[in-house]
Amino acid sequence: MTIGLAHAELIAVLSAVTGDEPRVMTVRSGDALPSGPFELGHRSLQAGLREWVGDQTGHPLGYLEQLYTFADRDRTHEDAEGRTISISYLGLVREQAAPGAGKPGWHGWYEYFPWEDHRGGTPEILTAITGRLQDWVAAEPARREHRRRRVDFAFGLDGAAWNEDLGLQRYELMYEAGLVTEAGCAPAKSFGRSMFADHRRILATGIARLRAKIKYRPVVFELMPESFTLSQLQHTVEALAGLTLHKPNFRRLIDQQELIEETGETTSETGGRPAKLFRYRHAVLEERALSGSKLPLSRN
Amino acid sequence: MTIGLAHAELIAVLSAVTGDEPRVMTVRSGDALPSGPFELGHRSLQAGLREWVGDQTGHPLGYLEQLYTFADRDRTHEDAEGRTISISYLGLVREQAAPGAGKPGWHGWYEYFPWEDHRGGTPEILTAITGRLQDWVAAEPARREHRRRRVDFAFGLDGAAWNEDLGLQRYELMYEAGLVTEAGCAPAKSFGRSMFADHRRILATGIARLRAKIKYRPVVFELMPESFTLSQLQHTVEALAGLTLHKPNFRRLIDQQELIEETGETTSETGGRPAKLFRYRHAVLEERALSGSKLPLSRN
DNA sequence: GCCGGATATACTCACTTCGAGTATAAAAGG
DNA sequence: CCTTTTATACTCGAAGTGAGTATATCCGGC
Repeated sequence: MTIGLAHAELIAVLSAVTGDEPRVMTVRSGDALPSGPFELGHRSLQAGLREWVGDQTGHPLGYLEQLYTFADRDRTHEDAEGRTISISYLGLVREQAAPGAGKPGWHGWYEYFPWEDHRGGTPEILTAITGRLQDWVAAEPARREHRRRRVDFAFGLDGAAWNEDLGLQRYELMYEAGLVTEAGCAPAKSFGRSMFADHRRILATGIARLRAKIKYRPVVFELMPESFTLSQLQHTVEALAGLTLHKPNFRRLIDQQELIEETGETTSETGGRPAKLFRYRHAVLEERALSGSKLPLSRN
Repeated sequence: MTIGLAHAELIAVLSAVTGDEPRVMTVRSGDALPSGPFELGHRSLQAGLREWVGDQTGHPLGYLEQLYTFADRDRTHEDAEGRTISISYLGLVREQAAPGAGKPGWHGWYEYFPWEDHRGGTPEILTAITGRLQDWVAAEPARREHRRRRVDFAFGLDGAAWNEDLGLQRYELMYEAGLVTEAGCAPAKSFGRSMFADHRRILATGIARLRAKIKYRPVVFELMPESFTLSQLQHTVEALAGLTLHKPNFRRLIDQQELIEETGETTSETGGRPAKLFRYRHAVLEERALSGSKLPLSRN
């Protein structure tokens, strides 16, 4: 009897922000997320992943959070002994790691999701995507209304505002509509760089989770160097959210939370007036909820 | 080679609200959460759980969401073949199910977490708990500051406000401090009814997740009958949050969201002036995020 | 040495949200 | 008929939030 027996696999979405660009650690030249079997020797899932990441990259893993567990039958690596259960994690590292034993590479988020970066205004690729989605909406009269509402909501059409947190819903809609190669779409007609199996979907899950999390928990600081300027902090948040923020309001928000303190030093590497350097106040609790912490959006 | 091989188990936190009291489905006379092996024949994890719940209770499962996956070595059911991976789910059912094949029973949340119900004001048991926690804080001088901050934050002490979402953090602190029998505490000195293995921790995870979720997604309606009064809706939310809400503001909030519509009928079963009956507008998207949807709290 | 460009920092204002309080309407029961 | 009870409706002020404007300090060029 092999009832309930299965292979256990860990998949990691490891992110860093370098040069105002959010990146993810990949293997196979950017075609897959790093993954490995969950071995018996590990103390727990988290410990197993931390150990494994430490071997792959020299850098320690700061924040680590479980994302989701998949076990659909159509997943790969299935064999006679059972099926594979994949447990995915989101991890944040402070800077781009040097290539380790497994030669991991770092690739920008928006290679895989070019429609998610709205820092330079609405990306042109979105018009092509929403056009193709309109065809999909119209294709099946019975579900048309439902599909229309889902598309409008996820992509901020018909009066709805663009919501950066809905990256997963957007990818899933595009998958359903057959706009990505993972869904069998021809490469010429697809959008964004694809990945092995469902790895791009897992990456979308991680991005969406992180975008939601930075609004109510101080996880951004896991991606920042020891000391930083307020502009650097803002650019990091903007890179993650794929949006530009209103500078005075961003500073007011950071002030109110009392999450950072001045180091006393300044840097003039930024071009204009020297900027004060700040550091994260490690005294504040990790668990601390940020009250009223929506992102100070700007409409431009 | 058995690397990566493990037993897969599903654990469910199934909740309903009956008579203004939140309940959870249990087995073993309330000592454990329902669980079962993940069988090969299941299409996916969700499908496996839905099928299994359908067999146990006659009622269909409305909302279903993954909670967390555990695989710590100190978990039970370990044997030579591998270790157990437990995937926990949160499910909402519309009303208390009749006993099925497995004779499941329903027990009130606050049997297990009596300190979490603040509808009748701050429960007296909390003073005993925080007193014992102060001892634990003082016990180890080196970690005193850190522990003090964690306790103050989780339990709303020293100026901090009580936050109903922090139920899991509160239980984990009590576990660390040895105030629950699961941590080896003597029953006479422990708080709340205990459960098998780590099931009470999983229940705390489910409660915390649901309390957080009702603020930004319309999941409450999964627990309501087809038509209901505004007071019934409010009492259900209050039961889940363990808090009393400000009636006029609650109604204003519901109005703004446009989630419900009048059925045109009224009921006079409530005692005083007849109340209008409402129904949930199924037209609105499940995915719809409620903008600015904090709970209208009242201080009394 | 002065000036303009660039970046950093600081202040103000109007609109909305949200907690809280008060007032009116409609039933049941003595 | 009046009281009790519950439902429904309106008002007010403090705080939060989006948006715009003003001042400070450095660099480089002329």
